[in-house]
Amino acid sequence: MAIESFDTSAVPTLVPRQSSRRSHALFVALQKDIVLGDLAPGKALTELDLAQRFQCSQSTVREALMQLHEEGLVIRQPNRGTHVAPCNADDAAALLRIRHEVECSTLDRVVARTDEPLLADLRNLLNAMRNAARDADEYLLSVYDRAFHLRLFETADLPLVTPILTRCLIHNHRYKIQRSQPNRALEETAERHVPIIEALAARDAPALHRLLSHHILTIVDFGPDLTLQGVST
Amino acid sequence: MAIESFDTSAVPTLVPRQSSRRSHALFVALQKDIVLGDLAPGKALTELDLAQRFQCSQSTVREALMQLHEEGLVIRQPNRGTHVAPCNADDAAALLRIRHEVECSTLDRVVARTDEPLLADLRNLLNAMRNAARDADEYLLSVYDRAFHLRLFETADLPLVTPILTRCLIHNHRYKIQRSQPNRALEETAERHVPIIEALAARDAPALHRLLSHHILTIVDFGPDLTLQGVST
DNA sequence: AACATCCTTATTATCGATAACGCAAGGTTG
DNA sequence: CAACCTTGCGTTATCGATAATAAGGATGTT
Repeated sequence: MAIESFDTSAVPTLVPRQSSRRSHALFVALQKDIVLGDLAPGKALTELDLAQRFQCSQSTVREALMQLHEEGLVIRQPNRGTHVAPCNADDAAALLRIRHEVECSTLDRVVARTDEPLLADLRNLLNAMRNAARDADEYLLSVYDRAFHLRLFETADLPLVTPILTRCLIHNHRYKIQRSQPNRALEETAERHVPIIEALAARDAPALHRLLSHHILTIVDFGPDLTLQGVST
Repeated sequence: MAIESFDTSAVPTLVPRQSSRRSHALFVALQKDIVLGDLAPGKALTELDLAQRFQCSQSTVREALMQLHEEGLVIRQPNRGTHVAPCNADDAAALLRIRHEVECSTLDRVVARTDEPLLADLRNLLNAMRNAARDADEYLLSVYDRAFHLRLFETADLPLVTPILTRCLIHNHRYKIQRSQPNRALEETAERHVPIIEALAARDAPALHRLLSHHILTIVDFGPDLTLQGVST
C-alpha cells in the first residue's frame, strides 16, 4: 500500500537554516555525530585534522567547534584541544529539570501570544516528525522535535533564555538517543505532540501546563524517580 | 584611620583566568563594558573596527565576540553583524528563576561534597568582595560574586550545567547594575554571603537552602512580585 | 636516583589578505 | 508606475601561513 507523506513544504524555514557557511555545515555534521554517539565522549577533535577531513581551513573548523562549545557538546581547553563532552545521567537529569522550568513557567506568555501562524508551524513540524518517524530516522525526528519546542518557546519572546532551552533540548535528545533501544516506537514520539497542539489551539493554559509538564518529565526514564524529585507538576 | 585589607592572595586562581590570549583579554574588556552599560543595548560592534581599536586582527576579535555570544551578551547574525544584546526585565526575571532552580535544586549534592578547600575558597572570595566593596568598585564586586556562586556550584559536579549558571549570573548582574542607584551599599552585598558560608560549614542543608533561595530572590527587586510568582522557596 | 632544564612535537592562537554575502540605492525594462 | 535587475558598499566568512603555547621526553647535573 502507498504510504502517504505529510506535507512539510513549510518546514525548512522553521529549522535552523543550513546556511551556505561552511562552518555551519561542519557544525551541523559534527553535532549529528556527537548526538548519535558516533563521536564518543572524550574523543579529541583537532582542528587541522578536521580541516583536512572536511576540506576547509582551520579557521572554519574553529568556528564550528566554538558553536559546538556554545551548546556544550564539546569542551575546549585553551591551547590544549577540543574534546567531545561527557554524557552523564546526573547532568542529563539536571538539564531536564531546567528545561521543565523554562518551558512550563513561561506558558502563560505563550498562550497569551498564540496565533494562527504559530499553530500552523507546529502542525507542520508535527507532520515533519511523522515523516521522520515513518522513515525510522531517529535523528531527524529529534531535529524537528527540538524545532517544535523552540518554536513554541519563541512565542514567549524571551530571547536571552532561548539559548538555554536550546542547550537543554540538545542534551536531552543526546542522552535519550544514546540509551535508546533500536526498535523504539518513533511514531509514538511524534504523536505525543498532538494533545499539546490541541490544548494550545483551545488556549487552555491549565491543560497545556499539565500536558507539557508530563511530556517533558516522561521523555527519559531516569529509573527510580530520584533525580527529578521535587519537580512541581 | 588605616582601613585594613582582607587577604586575597588565593583569589586569582578562583576567577576565570585572564590568560595571555588576546582574544580573552578583549572578551573580558568588552564584557565589562556591556555589563556596566558603557556599551548600550543594540550598539553595533563591527569586527574590523574593534580590531583596529584594540590593535589585533579580525580573527582575534571574532573569537572574543563568539565568547560574548556564548554568554548572550551580544547577538551575532550571519553576514549581518554583531550587536549588544537587549536587557529586558522579562528576560532578567526568567533568568533569575532559572538561576534559582539551578542553584537550589543541587544543594544536596553540594553539601554532600563540601570540604575545607571549598570553604577556604569561599571565604577568600568573600574577602575579595569586601575589598571591592570598600573600594566602591561595583563591577569587581560582581566579578567575585559570580566567582563565589560558581565555585559553590562546581562542587555539585555538573559540568554541562555550569555554563547555564554562568549565563544567568552575568545577566542577573548586568540587569542589577544597570538599574542600581549610585550610592548602593556594596558592603551589604558582600556580607550577605556570610550566613551562606556558615550554613555550608555546618553542613546544614535545610538552612542553606532557605538562605540561598532568599539570597537569590532578593537580588533584584522586580517590584510587585508578579514575575517571580510560583517560585517554591 | 632525583631533579631541574632544554628541546621536540602536537596543537592552538593570531595574523593579513581575499572571497563571499546582504542590503540598499539607483537604474532598467515591461 | 511597478517590478526587476545591477552595482556598490559595508561587513562578515574563509583562507593559508606563521607565531605562541603546553606537555612530555631527552639531557645533563647533583
